[in-house]
Amino acid sequence: MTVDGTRITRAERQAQTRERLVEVARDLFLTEGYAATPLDRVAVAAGFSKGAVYSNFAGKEELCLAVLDSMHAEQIEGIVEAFSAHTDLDSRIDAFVEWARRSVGNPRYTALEVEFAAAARHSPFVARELVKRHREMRSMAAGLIAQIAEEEGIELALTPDQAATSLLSLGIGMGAMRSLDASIDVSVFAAAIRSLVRAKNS
Amino acid sequence: MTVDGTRITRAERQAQTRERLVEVARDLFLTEGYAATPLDRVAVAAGFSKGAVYSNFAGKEELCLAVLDSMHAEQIEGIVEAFSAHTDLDSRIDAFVEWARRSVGNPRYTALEVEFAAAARHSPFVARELVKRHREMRSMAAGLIAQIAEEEGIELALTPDQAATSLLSLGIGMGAMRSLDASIDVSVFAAAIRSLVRAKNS
DNA sequence: CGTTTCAGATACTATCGGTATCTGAGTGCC
DNA sequence: GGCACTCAGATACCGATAGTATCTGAAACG
Repeated sequence: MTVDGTRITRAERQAQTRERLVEVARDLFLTEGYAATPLDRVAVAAGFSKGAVYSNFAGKEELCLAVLDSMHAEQIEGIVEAFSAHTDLDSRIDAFVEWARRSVGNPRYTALEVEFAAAARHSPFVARELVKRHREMRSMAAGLIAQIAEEEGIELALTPDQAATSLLSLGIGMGAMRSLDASIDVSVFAAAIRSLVRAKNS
Repeated sequence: MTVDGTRITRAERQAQTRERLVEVARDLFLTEGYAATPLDRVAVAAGFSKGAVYSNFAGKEELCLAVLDSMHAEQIEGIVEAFSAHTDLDSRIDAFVEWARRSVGNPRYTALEVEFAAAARHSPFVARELVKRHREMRSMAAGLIAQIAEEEGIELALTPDQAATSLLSLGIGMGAMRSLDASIDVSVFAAAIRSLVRAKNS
């Protein structure tokens, strides 16, 4: 009865199940799309049945929220890393653009965010949750921009919050378009960023 | 048998049916959302049954494409109007921003575009159709920007095509975010436009 | 060791897009 | 002007899928 090396408690087992479901769901949602991936497929691919999903999440939407959270955590990590690795503005922008190209620039990321946002518009709870996350990311970005502007002694053409909103919008919009049409030039993102973040007295 | 005042041919009748379906679908898709509106509801609201939809459109996606086309036509009209009503750059930007606030700025417009794009990602035909439309709008916008830059004698910080891509992305991204969170500041759009369209030697 | 609890399985329901088939009013031919 | 034909639209059905209700067996506990 004691919990020895191989035995694990029910709580631990459930945590593992939950984690595995999020992992598999993330993979399937990113490759196949949110609506195009039946819940059963997620469950079976993870080695469970639908019941496992419903005893770990309120429904498909909550599962997807958990997936987004796991993605956001990685994204924030990546951004902070990109900025803290350099000190001068140009290198920082370069690092940011390079990071954006790899992660957010991957249309699948944005496509999932956007598809889910559209699908969840009618669920007040999920809408609130998404707005909460967007605001967090926006204020984080605004803080970063303000900090950098101060460090570099730049006077921005837009307020930090406006700049953050613009950057997020631009990223979302380009990602959405690129998820349909991969031929859209990514370098536009870099050019637009430089243009937006440029100092007033350029 | 002759076609008198009240009598109409089958072709005319069908054209009316089609038009009415698009009209009603547009209204419902914009207010309720694409996925959230069952085909039956569109048909019944228009005074028909599902059969009418399927004998006028290949399916729900084609119906929505027709809806988007009717919206795009109005949008292009509005843009051209906004620009041709003024001659100096500032008034033109003002008019454009004001138009954008009313039409594209309405989150429902963008929400439908984006939701449909996400939903239709798996249909190669629809994806192609959407890309075609996007490219048309982008090249139209780029042409307009180039023309204005030349008329005003401005040297742009971005190429016309880059500027057009940025503007579209920004509009789509902001619309998508605002469809969830109406508190997002619209004035950012105007500020970003001025910043993007600003001349190199500002 | 018997009882309780609960993670996950199974069986079922409702909804919706799409298909197959039918019907009846308009159309053309004699 | 009657008659066969066409085809817009109606009706009945199918399959997929999110969600619910119920069940089961093993872990937790006295």
